[in-house]
Amino acid sequence: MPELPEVQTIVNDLSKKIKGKTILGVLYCDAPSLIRNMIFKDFEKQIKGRLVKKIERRAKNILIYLDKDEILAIHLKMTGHLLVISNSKFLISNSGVPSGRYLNIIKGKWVGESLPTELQDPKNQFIHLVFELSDGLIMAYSDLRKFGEIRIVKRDYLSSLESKLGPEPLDPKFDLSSFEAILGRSKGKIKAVLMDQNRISGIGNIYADEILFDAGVLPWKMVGELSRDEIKKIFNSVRRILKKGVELRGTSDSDYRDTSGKEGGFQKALKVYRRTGKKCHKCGGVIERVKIGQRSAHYCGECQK
DNA sequence: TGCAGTGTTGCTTC
DNA sequence: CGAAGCAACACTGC
Repeated sequence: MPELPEVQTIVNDLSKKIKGKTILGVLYCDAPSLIRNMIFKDFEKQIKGRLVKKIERRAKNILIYLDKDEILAIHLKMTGHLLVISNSKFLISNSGVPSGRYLNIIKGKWVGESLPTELQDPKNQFIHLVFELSDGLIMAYSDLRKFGEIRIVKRDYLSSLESKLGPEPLDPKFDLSSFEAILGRSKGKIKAVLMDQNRISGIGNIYADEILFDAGVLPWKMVGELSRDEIKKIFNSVRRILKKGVELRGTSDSDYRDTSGKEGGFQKALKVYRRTGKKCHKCGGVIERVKIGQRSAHYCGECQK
């Protein structure tokens, strides 16, 4: 899923919805192995009663700052997303016996009466962890493939993250010359470099393809072969496409949903990603697909050189 | 029916 | 050092 624009959308929404709330505890969990740095029992104990102070994004990580200088760090990997919904009309029960207006979870699926439309969306039916928050809210984690990673960490975790991550492409301090410097010490295919979190953070398969189409550069072009003009075009496209991704609230080509369970808008704006065999919107040619590394790369052979 | 393909990342191997 | 393969997991679509 979730690349920079999706994670940013989630973080923005969480800031509005859960900042200042208290995590009262865990209501449901059918995949305790999602908690990566302690056993689930300890996680349950430690998360109880914690205040949410602020929420930030670093690369594709969601950082929920708690009291006592600790952080609930969540990585959504391929198919994870967070849902924040009102608990005022629904009570959670995993007994499987609806009574009144209960919101039950059976094998990760919401069941019960009068489910809100968003929760009927099959992509929101992979619930593996549910928190009860203060002020009548619940926060649920949905993740079809269960690749996601959840931890309670101290500040030193951030510095170890930091040492593994390249700059934020939407940071105003990230300018053309810092991009040139990164490319200067990189080898290999431009698409692989754009997706390498050590060099630039936040770009994944969807946005890498869209950025390179926007810049008019073929994905397998070697970094050393790029002209100054091409580098400038790629730099501008990185910022333009990621900004547009955030504005449109991310890409729901597949599993991604926002914290209300709703789709983003960028899938309607995709020019090449997963459009193999379809017409290029720009030149009418056919979008093609090749493998770069282990991943699919989509491109237009006419518009990209 | 079966298998290739799917938005991520880190580890292993060559 | 870098590139490639693979594993974690579960579902969709050809």
